[in-house]
Amino acid sequence: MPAVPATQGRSAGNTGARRRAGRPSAALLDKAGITAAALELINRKGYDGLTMAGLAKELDVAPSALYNHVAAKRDVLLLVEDHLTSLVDVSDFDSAPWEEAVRSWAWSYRNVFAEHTPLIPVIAVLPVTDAPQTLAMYETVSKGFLDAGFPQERVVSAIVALESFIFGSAYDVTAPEDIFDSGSMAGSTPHFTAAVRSAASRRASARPADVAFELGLEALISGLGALRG
Amino acid sequence: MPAVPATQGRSAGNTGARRRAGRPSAALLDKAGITAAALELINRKGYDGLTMAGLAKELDVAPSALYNHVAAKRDVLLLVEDHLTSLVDVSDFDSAPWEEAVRSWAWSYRNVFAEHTPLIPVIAVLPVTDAPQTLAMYETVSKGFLDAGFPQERVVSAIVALESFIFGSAYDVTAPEDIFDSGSMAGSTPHFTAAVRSAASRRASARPADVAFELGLEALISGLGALRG
DNA sequence: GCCACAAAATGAATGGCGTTCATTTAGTAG
DNA sequence: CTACTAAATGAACGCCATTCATTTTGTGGC
Repeated sequence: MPAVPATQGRSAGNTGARRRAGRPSAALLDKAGITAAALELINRKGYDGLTMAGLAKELDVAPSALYNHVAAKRDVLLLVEDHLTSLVDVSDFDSAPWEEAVRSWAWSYRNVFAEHTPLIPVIAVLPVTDAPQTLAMYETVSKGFLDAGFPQERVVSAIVALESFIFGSAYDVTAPEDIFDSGSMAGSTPHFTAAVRSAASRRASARPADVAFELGLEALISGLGALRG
Repeated sequence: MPAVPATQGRSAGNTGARRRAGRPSAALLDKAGITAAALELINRKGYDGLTMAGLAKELDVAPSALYNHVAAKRDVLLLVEDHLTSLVDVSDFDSAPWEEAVRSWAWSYRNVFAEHTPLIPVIAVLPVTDAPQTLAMYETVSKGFLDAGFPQERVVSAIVALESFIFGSAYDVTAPEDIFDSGSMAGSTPHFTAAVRSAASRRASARPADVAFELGLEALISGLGALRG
């Protein structure tokens, strides 16, 4: 990781003068810089705004220069994913009881990726070899499960089940509020419509996605906890 | 739904003669035909192969003709989504006990969308008004929960929690077998690596994704079942 | 029965996207 | 010094979703 400023581009003292072709004395790009610029771009313009051309402009570089460091756009998403995973809070696995540790890990994990749902299809198919931070998270969580008395051969399945719930719930956070408005069809769906209405009346403070997440998470924690020896 | 053959295109007696411009006597396109052709294309070439141009060719029509029936490609995905939802098995909600009904519904739901994960981001944000079959599924499931004694204001949250788990698990089905191979990093992740290995040794018959799904689903069923009055 | 208008098709055009490739320049190993 | 590799530019490619002008056909109101 060379000492390259994390955020480059027009903000850094950038004269309008074009760089001439050819390898520069000091490298302009590296993976850390690309990751930081991608995150900056995502925060400012969302995932639709994350284009290779846009990323190149952010880094004040020609688009094709990026391909000296990543093989494809997917690799950029992978860099971002791995960085975000390092933000997930696993600290309670060292100090707190298993239930508590799973709870804070799961909430943190969901909250991080709720803002980055376009990464979920990438994560789900991503070999952990390619993502060191992600692998580190799995190691910490696995150790927490083993220490809590889980049989070794069930640990991975239990984590995968929790992760599946977390990813699905991250999508749920992004859903519009009126997603369950049955509109003109309300007459033909009386039970569902009534259920939606009665749920709405008690949710003055909490977001519906949070209520559902808590409900499912607690069910999973108590159900999976029964596996411990 | 006019009596248009569900699968059109080159298969139907199609002379190479170009159609001349202008509105034809009988409409060539309708939503049912577009849906069927999209599904055919997806089955043959996957979601990457589902392009507006490809869909038009499948229907033996110019690409721009599609825009007389859908406003954007997203609408095509929506048509496909709603059709697939009608394939989900909700029949046990009429006849079987709640646990059994949820079990068969969830497995069916996951299996249908495991083959169609690119639709999941669409579903998650989709207002139910735009998808009548999806709404019908919610009605049946809601009624099943109410009949089983769930308090009305908890029904939607419970369904959302299950759905989140189902969607996440659908992604998991598509993951490569060696996704958890820690490779050269195995030395620094002993607990995780051991857990992966011991899980692998017992999975001769069942797919890992199925084991995790069953584990999580049973935990959710017993955890959520406790809410019943 | 005409006439205006809506509906459904074609075909050409557009702008943006990820990616590739030839080329140039700079550092480095033998 | 001399290959070779690494890292940049800039031009080009092919694909994609979408739009628009145009043509033709059906239809509802006078």
